[in-house]
Amino acid sequence: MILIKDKQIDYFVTLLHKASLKATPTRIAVLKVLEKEHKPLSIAILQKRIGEQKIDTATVYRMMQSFQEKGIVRRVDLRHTHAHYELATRADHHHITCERCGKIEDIPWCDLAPIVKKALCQSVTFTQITDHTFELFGICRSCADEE
Amino acid sequence: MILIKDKQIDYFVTLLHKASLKATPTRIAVLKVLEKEHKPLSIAILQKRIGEQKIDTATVYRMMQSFQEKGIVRRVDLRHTHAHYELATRADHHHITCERCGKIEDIPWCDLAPIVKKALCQSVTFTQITDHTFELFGICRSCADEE
DNA sequence: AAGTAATTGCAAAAGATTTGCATTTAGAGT
DNA sequence: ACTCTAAATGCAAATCTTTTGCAATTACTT
Ligand SMILES: [Mn+2]
Ligand SMILES: [Mn+2]
Ligand SMILES: [Zn+2]
Ligand SMILES: [Zn+2]
Repeated sequence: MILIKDKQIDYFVTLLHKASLKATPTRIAVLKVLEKEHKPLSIAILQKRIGEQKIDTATVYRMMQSFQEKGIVRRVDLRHTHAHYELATRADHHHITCERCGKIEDIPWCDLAPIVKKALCQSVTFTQITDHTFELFGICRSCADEE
Repeated sequence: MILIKDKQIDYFVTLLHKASLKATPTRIAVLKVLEKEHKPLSIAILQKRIGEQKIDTATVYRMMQSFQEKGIVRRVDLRHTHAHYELATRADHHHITCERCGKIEDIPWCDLAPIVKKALCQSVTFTQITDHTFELFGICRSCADEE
């Protein structure tokens, strides 16, 4: 039997090890989904997308927790009543979400550095800024056409 | 007995009527708290701050819902497991939140218009952008000193 | 002053997240 | 390859957050 190496899996294993996390099948499966879907996913959707090897909800929550601490995922708030997560391995980027249908489009860049810097300079209380969120909301073409 | 008119209450009554909402004591009380605290509040805190005339949780949720639709409040996501709300009567502005202690500082301006415009221009799917969120996270001075 | 739709409170349901504990397992060390 | 251990998982229960149905109340129109 020939063992075929999977480039993607190798990458994830390394990613996890660098973060001093064990490379479990569960984690690899979750990372695959996040990579493939390429947009912020809720815990529930994440779980559904994995299919086969059912993963317990508590496990997914704990995973997102530790992934977040290690900088592997990023939490995204889309004004739903639950959090969404996406891979943080991609460069800093943002999204536009449709207020009607929930469609998400990528904004593949981030021009916020100067603004973040300005905010930090003016701040009395803060000595460092570690992170930022920036989300746009609007109406997508197909929802606009419906009216 | 002399009736003394309260400027602030008058203002809130007008605000509500303009939005075709009834000016109830409950709503006035909530608006007063939001005005006074001057920062994004969770439903639970909002309820506590009102003190005296206990307001039911469902009522507060429904209120935030309609206030949001009418543009009276704005929802703010601070990566807690619940939403925060603040008055939308203030000009567009943003916040820095301490990741350790949760302290919130105001950024009393918004320079994002050009970036929002650029995003809309480049977008394939969206014809209009109605709203945006921008939140900074960092470590505040006192939390930094503790280490 | 009366009439009505909007608002509220209460109780229950639904949804989201966290926790405790027993069991399993990845990976370090041999 | 085998052993050992801390880390990770599943399951059940607890907790926290948000929504809903319904009956009673109330702000405002006429
Ligand atoms: Mn969602
Ligand atoms: Mn909070
Ligand atoms: Zn950015
Ligand atoms: Zn802004």
